Amino acid sequence: MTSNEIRTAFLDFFASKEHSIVPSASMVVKNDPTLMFTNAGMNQFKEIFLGNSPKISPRIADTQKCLRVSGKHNDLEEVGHDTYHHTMFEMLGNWSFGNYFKKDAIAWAWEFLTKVVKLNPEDLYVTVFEGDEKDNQPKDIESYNYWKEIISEDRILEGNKKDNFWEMGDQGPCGPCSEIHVDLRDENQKKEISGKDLVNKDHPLVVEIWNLVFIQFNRLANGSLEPLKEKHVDTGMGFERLCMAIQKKKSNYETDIFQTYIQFLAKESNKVYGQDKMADVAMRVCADHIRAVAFAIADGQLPSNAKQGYVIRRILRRAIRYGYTFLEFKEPFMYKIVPLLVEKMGGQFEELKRNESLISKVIKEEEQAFLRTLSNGIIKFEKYTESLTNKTIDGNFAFELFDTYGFPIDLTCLMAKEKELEVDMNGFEQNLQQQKERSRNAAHIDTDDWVEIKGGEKTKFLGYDSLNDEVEILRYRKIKQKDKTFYQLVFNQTPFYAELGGQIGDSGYIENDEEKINVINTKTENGLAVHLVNSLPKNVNSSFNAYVNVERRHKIEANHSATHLLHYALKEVLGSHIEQKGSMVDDERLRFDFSHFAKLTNEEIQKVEMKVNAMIRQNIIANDRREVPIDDARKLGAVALFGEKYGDKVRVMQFGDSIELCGGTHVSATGNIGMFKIVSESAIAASVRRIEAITGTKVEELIYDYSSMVDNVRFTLKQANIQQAIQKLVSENDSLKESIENFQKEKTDSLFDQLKNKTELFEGVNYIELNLAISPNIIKDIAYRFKNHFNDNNFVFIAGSVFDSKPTLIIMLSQDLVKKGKNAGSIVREASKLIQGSGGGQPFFATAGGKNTEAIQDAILKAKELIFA
RNA sequence: GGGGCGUUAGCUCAGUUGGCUAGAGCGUUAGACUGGCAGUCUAAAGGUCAGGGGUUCGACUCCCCUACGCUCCA
Repeated sequence: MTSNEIRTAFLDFFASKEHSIVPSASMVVKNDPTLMFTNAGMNQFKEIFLGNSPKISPRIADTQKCLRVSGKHNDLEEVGHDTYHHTMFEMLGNWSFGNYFKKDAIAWAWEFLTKVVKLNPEDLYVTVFEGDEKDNQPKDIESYNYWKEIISEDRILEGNKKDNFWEMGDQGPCGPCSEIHVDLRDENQKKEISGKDLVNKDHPLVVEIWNLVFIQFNRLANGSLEPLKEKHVDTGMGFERLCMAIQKKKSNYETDIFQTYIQFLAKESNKVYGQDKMADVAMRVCADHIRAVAFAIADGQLPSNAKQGYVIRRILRRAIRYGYTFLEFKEPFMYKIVPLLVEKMGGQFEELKRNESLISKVIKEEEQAFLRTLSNGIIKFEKYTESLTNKTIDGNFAFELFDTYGFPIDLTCLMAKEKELEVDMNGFEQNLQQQKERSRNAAHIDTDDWVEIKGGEKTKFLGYDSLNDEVEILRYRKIKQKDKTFYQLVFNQTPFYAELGGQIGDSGYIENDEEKINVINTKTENGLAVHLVNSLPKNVNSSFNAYVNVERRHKIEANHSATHLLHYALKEVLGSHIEQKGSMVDDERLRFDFSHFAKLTNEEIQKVEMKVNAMIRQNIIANDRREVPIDDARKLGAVALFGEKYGDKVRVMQFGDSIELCGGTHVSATGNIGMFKIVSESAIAASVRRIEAITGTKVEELIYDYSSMVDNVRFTLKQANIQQAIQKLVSENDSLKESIENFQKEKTDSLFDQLKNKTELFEGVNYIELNLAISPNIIKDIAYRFKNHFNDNNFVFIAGSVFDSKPTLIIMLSQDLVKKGKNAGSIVREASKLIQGSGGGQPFFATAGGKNTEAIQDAILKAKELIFA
């Protein structure tokens, strides 16, 4: 079976067991601060397990794109070196939400593996939870008994809490799990050691392929377990491993999933897979990473220098580095794999196909940028090693190269080895640990348990229609970050919009007869609207009147609706290839990122603005439909965002021809937007542009700013045609500058000539003295002319000046006098005491400034005295 | 979110505890050599040292702020 056939077999099997088949959720997680990427099949159902979202269906099956590169599951540095770690992988899963439990989950798993894809039952082992004293949990005897009916008892192993008790995080839903392991070794190896003894021993060919999790508890912050009302099943089967088992391969990388790319890389690099250890590692790294990066970009995450974008950048760079070092690719190469990937996986994952050219462009651009970084790092390294006196590269330098210039540490080690040098890895690690410590301290958040006040039904959002309402607190908790303490409140219903889909959360206040509490912000956490307040109400059981900051909300709505009109106008003006890549609206402005291949011309920007403003003037009434079946919405031609999750029923927001799926709040008619103006247009990545714009009163302010500026300029210039007047002023200014320069030069020339004639011989030395209220710069100029005039020999120049009501003393001595031990610096310091000043410089030229303007002539004489002393 | 680094001539970059009236290479322009081109030599032009504020007799250099870019950590 090919990988594509295996995937289909899985989904068909569970469809036949009355499961709804759903598409994979986006790999890039939005709206969950605790998670950057989908790292397990259950992520998209987390809200259901927590009870914050309604069930879509009691039985579901899917294949989920996952990425494990940060946080709890960090396998990145392993990938490539062995034959089974991956960054991106597919997780096949079947789910029960309060429906079937252990019995069916176990039976179906067995049926699929042994009957459908026909794995040999003799190669399979299963594990069940052995219990845990600390948690006061007994052995999972239930699962054991179900397994006993299917396989012989000597194939049922018991596992500890680490292997057989699954937890989502420190807190939340959890429960025992039962795993199925497969032994893929050769027959004679199996005879030597029983597969039974290798389960959970990190053997690359005796591996877990399916984890059946039975969610029945909720873990509280104090560590205790609380039984759930409804029990769930959450299973996950690594698709790549399953393919390895079915295709009877010794490594995931030998399956058709990866071989396509590996063979391509082998051909491009003129190498053969399986002949050179490090070249093989590099090929596996690249074959793995191209999938992670391409899928992330398809899901709307571009490489960048922060957060998720930075993780993607790091993965791509890791691939480039391995290709650069071990496959000798000195030019961009990763982007060339994209067409193969699209051909292989574009059928199941349509988003790949749609974004193919964007993915290629972005990857190529990143490759070029990183190759530049590498060559800069190599130059730094070479310079450093040239001046190196011993055989060890300092840990601080290695860290600087890594931290500041992005030069990978293992590349530093490799290059050091070539020069027979060592790297002080301890020093490097120390620096790295220090930095991690700093970052952790800055990001540390303490979260208390939720305190339940009233029954936990979901918050009803009233904010589409109402901006103040009566609310009650369902639960609250305390949050500590650095020195700040604040509280999160969850209400039974709320007029506050919680930050979601690029629209910022509402602020406002709640009050009752006793007190008034400000709501600073409203955020969405795991599908829950949480209101941030600085202090807890005295009586959390009473009800409150909640008031949204109306003026602010209206500004946000104007910006959000304007974003829809902008999206529509861009498609009209530039073409249908425009696709939203990100959006942000708050009360100040709106930001819209979209795919487009070129910088917008001024004409295009103006056209877009005019289009939007025309729609505003038409005062189109908002058509707001809240419970539209998703299929109907698609028929309307509503613009949906890829990577966003949509339920069965969606909200459709329509302003004339602009139709979008959207949960945000909007103006009731476009006229409320007032006016629209683009304030910036820029590139944020290859083929992705960003527009920032303002609406309503912000545009008004801008117009007033501009017009008053123009008025002021006109008033100052006293001219009607200010453009002409400014042009004239600029050219006049240029010629004036020139004549001043000439004048100064002439003045300097004549002054120099005068002084030349006044040169006297004092004790056999050419002595020039000057006391004149001119700029120190001119004096400096003259000093240097004397230096040339006397060929830097046998002269002394002393000048005093009171310029800008500040006294300055300047001394220049010829080189021969300096050699005799005269020092202008120390002399000027001594002499400037008379003008209550200080100064210094070099032995041949020094300056000093002071306060006492009266004594400047005394200071000159003092300097003379000191020089000839 | 927290750090580090960078921004100097059209381009690539030097600039040493603050003080040689801001330098190099490439490129540009002009002249010379050569029958012409390539080339070589000579010379010149070209800088608000990212922007703003501060410290100082004096700031490319030190401090603060802002912008942009790079980079690491979370």
